Amino acid sequence: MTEAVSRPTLEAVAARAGVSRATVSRVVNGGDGVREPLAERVRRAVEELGYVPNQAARSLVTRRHDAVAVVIAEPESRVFADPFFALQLRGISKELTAHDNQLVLLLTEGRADHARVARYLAGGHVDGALVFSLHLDDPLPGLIRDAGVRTVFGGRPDWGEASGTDGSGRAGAQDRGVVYVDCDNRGGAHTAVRHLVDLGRRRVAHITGALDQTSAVDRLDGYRDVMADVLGESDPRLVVESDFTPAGGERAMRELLGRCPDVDAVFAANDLTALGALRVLRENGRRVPEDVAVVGFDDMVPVAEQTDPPLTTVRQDIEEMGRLMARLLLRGLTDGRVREHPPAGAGYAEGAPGSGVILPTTLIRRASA
Amino acid sequence: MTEAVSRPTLEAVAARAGVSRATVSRVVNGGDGVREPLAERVRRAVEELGYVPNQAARSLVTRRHDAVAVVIAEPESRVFADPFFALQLRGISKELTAHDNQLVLLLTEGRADHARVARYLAGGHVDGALVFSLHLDDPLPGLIRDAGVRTVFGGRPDWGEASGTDGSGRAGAQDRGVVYVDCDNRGGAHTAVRHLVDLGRRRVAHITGALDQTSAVDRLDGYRDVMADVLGESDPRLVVESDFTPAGGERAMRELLGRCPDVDAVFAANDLTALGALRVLRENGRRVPEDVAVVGFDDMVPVAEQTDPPLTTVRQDIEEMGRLMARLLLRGLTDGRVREHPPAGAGYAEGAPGSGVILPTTLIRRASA
DNA sequence: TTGAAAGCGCTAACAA
DNA sequence: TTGTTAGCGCTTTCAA
Repeated sequence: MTEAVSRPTLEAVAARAGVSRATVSRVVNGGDGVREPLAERVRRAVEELGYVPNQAARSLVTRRHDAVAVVIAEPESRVFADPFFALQLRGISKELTAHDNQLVLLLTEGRADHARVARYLAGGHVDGALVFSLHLDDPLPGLIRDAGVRTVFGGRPDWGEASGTDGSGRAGAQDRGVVYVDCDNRGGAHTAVRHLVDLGRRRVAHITGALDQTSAVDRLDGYRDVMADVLGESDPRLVVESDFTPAGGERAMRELLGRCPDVDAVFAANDLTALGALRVLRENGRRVPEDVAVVGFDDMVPVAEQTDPPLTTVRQDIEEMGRLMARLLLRGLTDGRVREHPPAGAGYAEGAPGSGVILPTTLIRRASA
Repeated sequence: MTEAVSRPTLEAVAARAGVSRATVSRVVNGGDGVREPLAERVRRAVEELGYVPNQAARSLVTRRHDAVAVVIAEPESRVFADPFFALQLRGISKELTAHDNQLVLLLTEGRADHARVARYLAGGHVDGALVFSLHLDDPLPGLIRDAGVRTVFGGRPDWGEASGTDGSGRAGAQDRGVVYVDCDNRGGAHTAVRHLVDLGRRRVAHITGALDQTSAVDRLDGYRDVMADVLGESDPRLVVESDFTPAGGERAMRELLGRCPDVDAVFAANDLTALGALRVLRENGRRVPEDVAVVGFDDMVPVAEQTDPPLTTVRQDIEEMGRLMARLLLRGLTDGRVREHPPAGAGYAEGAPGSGVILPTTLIRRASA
């Protein structure tokens, strides 16, 4: 068996360049304070030997890993049925790459995996974590905070402040130092429903998302805002609970047609739901948008553009959300004076303790409303 | 500013338990050869202190990382337009998790990222890599092999042996030691087309995928196999090149209807393509399956079940492919006598040098054919 | 500006 | 069975 060729070390480079290890280290890490001719000699040696620093050795002393964990709780396979996370991942990846950080992906399938993830994060393998907390009762966010890892959440966690206007939520000691990125679910819903109302529709229904997710709750709130505004009070039968899936959308639409045959518009919690609703409307001979106008949410382009008719929907920039999450985390990592185990209650970054960043949404008009 | 609380070390645990570091290390790593009462004392100390091993220190000496890179080249955004990779990632994640390995995700956007990825892999940060090589001219696979990292490919790389029956391909020194997992693209296509022929169709067209990917080429080959078999020679006008997207499917279908108005069946390279084709057929008043039967490939359930009519398609178990890739890599890692820089030409695992694992496909009959 | 030397926390010979 | 000891490859004072 051929001898395993071991990678060149700092030592080897130093020997080749005729300098000390310290000097090589300096050059490799930016090269400040090394005279040019020497630095050049070192660089050549690095090149010739194909030297790549051993990250483990480096981490051992610096306590940095240049790696960030992305935690995606995936109790339902729905998560992967739409390209939502893929897009977000792409945004995250771009940003991390630009800052020479690696992306460690932690997918969880259920409770059993929570402990594993918590242990991993507590183990100090990564400099921080980006966490998608999908469900209101998810214990993961809590576990992660206890692990003392710098974290940015994707989507408003349920123990964050209440969405939008009212500040009544059970916000307390809990949400200090919590950072999250979300789109303006409530505002987007508001725009969508407002659009339907402006079209002259008065029997505007809402098919909700899974109400154990803040995004669904916030969209419902946005719907209610407008209905209360415009019509004084909204008919509760116009709201049907669903789950963000096409099948759920179908079911809800059927129920809706049964309950309120006079419905003249539907705001669906997302595009997939709208897809199901459109199908049922067609089955029942309702024309879209003439008889019933439909608006979705997300602007999953491959879906929204392909429906019949093409879907009017609320666009959110998913990739940008990912990017932003990464940027916030990285910034926090750099700013932080104390890198690990931040003292309880320590703010995230000056000026933004416990803050959420909300990205805007835009209405994309196509043919369905 | 509160003092940063540093994590307890082996040393601390040893002190607390009143034993040596070596003993603690033994217990932490399986506990062989430590008498029970002592081991118990150590375990309690670990528990009390909340000790978690420092992976960097461990890697430094063991040269293992318990981490695997997943490289996804993503020159086109199409990659994320369907849930293909998400599913594969899930399978990979499950398998890695089961073996206590972490998943480091490397997404590449183009040439610029190749060097970065190659450097990372060569840097010995991970024990192995799972690589999705999408395009025939992709330099990445070559770079990765040069990096001397144990690798399993997802999808047959173009320098692997030719698919299926004929062995004429330009296989050479290149493909020694190459391991990949793929589904039986050629066989699946064969089944699909055979099914159409058995239905009595004779003017069976094929809308190809992007022909710079082996999967598209193999499916085309499968189509040709049957056509040659059944009809002696196939009409080349029945083959239209496309790109795996719905829009591409539409375009291709239009061209096809123009060229061969008598077409009575279509085998689309994937479900998304079939989706586009169905739409154009409907626009043109062709009934499916009465006038034109349609078969897809992939069985992306959310797509195939929602088409009108529901799509008959060739199913491949995408998640299982991911699982299998991970399993093969992990096995190779364990078997390998030489962990890093395997000598050039060294087989992967005994009995499977340069081998590909092909997963079976099944025809899922729905209404479209 | 450069080098010498002391670890970072852990594993793995080797001794006892 | 347990402990002692020598590094793994790197960064970082501290002296020169």
